[in-house]
Amino acid sequence: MENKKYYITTPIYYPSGNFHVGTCYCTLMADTIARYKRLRGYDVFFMTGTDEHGQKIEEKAKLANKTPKEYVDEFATNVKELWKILGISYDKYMRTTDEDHKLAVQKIFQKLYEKGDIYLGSYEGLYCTPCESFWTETQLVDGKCPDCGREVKLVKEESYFFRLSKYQKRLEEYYEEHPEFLEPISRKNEMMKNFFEKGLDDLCVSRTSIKWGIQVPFDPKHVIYVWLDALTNYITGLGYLGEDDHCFKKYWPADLHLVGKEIFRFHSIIWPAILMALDLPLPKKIFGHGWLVVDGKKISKSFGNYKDPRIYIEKTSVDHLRYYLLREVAFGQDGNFSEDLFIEKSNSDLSNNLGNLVSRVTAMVQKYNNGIITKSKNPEMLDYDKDLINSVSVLASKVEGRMDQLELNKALDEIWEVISKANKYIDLSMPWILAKEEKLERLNEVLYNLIETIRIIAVVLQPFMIDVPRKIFEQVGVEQDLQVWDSAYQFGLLKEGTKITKGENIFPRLEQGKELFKVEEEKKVEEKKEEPIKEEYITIDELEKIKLKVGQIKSVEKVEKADKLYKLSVDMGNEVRTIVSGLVKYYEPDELLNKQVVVVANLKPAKLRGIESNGMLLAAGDDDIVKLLVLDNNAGTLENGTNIH
RNA sequence: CGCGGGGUGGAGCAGUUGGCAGCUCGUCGGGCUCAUAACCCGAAGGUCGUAAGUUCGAGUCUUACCCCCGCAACCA
Repeated sequence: MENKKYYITTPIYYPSGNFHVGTCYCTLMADTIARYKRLRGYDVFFMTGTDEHGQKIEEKAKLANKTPKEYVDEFATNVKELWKILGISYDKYMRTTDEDHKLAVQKIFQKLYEKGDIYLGSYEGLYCTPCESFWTETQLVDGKCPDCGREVKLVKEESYFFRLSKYQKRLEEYYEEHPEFLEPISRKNEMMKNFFEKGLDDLCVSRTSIKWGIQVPFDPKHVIYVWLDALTNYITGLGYLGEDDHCFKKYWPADLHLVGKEIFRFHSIIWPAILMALDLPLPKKIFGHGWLVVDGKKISKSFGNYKDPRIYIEKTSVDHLRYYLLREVAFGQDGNFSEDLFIEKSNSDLSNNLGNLVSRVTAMVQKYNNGIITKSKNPEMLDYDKDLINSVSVLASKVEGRMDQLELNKALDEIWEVISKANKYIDLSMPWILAKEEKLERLNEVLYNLIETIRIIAVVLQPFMIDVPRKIFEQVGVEQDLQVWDSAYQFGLLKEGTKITKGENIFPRLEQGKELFKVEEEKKVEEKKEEPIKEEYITIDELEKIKLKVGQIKSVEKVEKADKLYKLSVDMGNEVRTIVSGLVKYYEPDELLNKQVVVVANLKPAKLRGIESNGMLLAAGDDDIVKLLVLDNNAGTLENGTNIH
């Protein structure tokens, strides 16, 4: 019994945006694995949470007129609610603003400092004072600030560093010796190529410019910067260096860190190095899963392919959403989410195949045998009987094989293969004929085989779905002891005399077409209106400072080596200015030519890709759609250079 | 030549170490009536992005090129 613990984590999410189906996927995957391990008898600890410090949160909170603490509290409450709806069975919800976490992080910092793995250095960078930004040499344009084009100074900001470089060799050796440590391999290769070949630099782990975070214990003007704060959650959440560390002793090292591919490198380089510095064992596996893209595009709030995942659950069920996400995303790869596909998959796999199977079988037992399961005294065991029974008997171990490889989608493939076989079996055995001809022995045999198949399907479905296995057990009258995982290994455990209760359809068919989710979309728009962004007022004098003028675009050319930039010459009446603008994605050159647009005339000139830009065009939009503000020339023509008030 | 992923029947995808090109959905034809207009059987449909090469044989290996998508850079 010893050594059967399993510690699994998701990343702690950063509360700077909303959660979407993609975010759900990672947590869902972890939840499914956790449920699976529990069913297999492991003592599971499943942790998820939120990463709640940093400058961005400070800004976000300010924008929402809240203190950072209020902001993250609200966010955490929201996330927990979502996880509840999704049936996420976490054992601990970790927050980096938890007191014990803060204390532990400070102790870790202290420990590493005393050990010499953290040292006070200076962040030497090229600093542009007006822009308050650091730049690397490669970012500079002609040796000057890429933002404003002014001289940059070599500035030293005091900062603590973690000796990451010291661990490069040990890390590389570790990867060599533990090929299963990083998965999938393709991501490992990508990472090695990108970072190790260039060599690791020491890591800046404190900032003096940030306030919202954990202070360096012996140097309060410094705040601990993300890495040591966020990554260490995996151990502080277990009580490492805390008052009660029995969980840490019991569960560390983690068996699996599940992370998105975008943060895979931090987890595969920085995190193991920190653990090495702390003389702690490394996690057994770090898995970088793929992303969920919506209709082939990355999920973005603004383009309408962002939706609150709750909508899908409201309109269908948790199990619909869980099934789709888990089945659609292939091992380590990106998956596609589209509403059409979601409905289609739900109807064909869930309603037609599984739901209907349960429905037709329970109906037959009801109709032909008053709802009582009877075992046949002299089973005939035809070829197709044997075939079905064999497939069902090995189903659990097949699913195990897939799960142990984290191939959740393939585990579901295995289950659905059996479901399909069961449907075929009905056509081959034709129970309605047996009933008509009163071959009751054979009829009982067939019905028993079907019910037992359904029982085992429900057992192995438990990690993936929340309500459906339970509903099936209820309908089929399966008792507790035949719901456990091990009971799926053996075909024929279901007792004679078990009473079937035909219930409602477990997966009603969904309406085809987008209408299903459309109502909610309109609601979304209303919701948006409800939260006006509170901005600080400016005075009329401040507004006066901005000089807006009419300008006409006279020429357009694309800037070399910059994907997004056009170099425009704009007629301002008394002068022609060069303005560089990132409009490539949104406008063809021809579309821009001769348009009269609104120009911010007194904007500080800036150098972009080496070209000086004098002014800025006003435009509305976001990442996906950008529209220039253009003069309405149907209402009469204005001179170039006209002031705008 | 910044890094990486991908281009396979109408759609979405599998294709392990090179050996007759598969799955799901859709379409068409048939069967069945226990069931949620469900289920079962069969058929049509692909020169596997392009070109060249290695090989007895390439979706699978090599090279060049084209296109899409992320990241990075860049959006005053």
